[in-house]
Amino acid sequence: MRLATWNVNSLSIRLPQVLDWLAANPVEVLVLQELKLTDDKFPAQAFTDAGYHAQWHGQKTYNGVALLSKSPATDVVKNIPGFEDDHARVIAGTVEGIRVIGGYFPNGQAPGSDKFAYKMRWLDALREWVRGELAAHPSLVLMGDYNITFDDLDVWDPVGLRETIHCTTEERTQLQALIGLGLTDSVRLFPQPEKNYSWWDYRDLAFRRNRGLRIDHILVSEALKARATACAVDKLPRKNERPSDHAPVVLTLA
DNA sequence: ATGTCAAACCTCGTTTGA
Repeated sequence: MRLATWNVNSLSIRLPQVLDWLAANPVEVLVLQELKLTDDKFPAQAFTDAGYHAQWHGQKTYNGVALLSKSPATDVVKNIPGFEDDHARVIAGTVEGIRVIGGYFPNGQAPGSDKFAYKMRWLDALREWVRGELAAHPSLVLMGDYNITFDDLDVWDPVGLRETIHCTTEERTQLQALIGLGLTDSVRLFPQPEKNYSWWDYRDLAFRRNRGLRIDHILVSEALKARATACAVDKLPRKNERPSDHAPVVLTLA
């Protein structure tokens, strides 16, 4: 089975591309980020017609996440339990025995900013919640737009971007703390192209020049790591007209 | 050196966030 994550940067704008992508890539699970729509505007019927069950957690203008699955999701959770948050950033559900957590991690704007402090608090809360989820669900995947690079391999200009947002030691320490729970970066389990990124700024012809970052990740528990047979970024949708700035990442399980 | 996109609204330009 295949599971995927994609930050669509407005589902209203990107719905046709998501439906086209699902038709070409009929993954069992797809989590979406940055829906940028309220719950009443979610295109549930379009996904039903495409053969997907949907769970969603949206808000006006910003953020918003969804969980699409061929089999229905159970035990659905929206946002991090016990963590007060104005933003719709997390959706979780159990699909075919796998605990699926989709997240749109805070951007953080700049080190030292209020938004950076919020990012750190949010990551603390996420980690403690995921720790419990892992204990309850050995087969678990945590995927989405993390807005954090693991290391310089994930950065097109590691010198120029040293200690800037997405690349700071503080953020990377948080990411390693998630790994420390017993999770593994699926992409790095398999050989990858050089300069393998998942996001490219809309400006400066960044995609054409491959000036990107790998900030969209699929982390798997030990039980799922044992089942993983492939994981890759699908750059094709980034070549669409009016693309999202992010490309999907797809994990294949035996 | 510069080069974008999407949404909201005191709405057809400007601001905010990414």
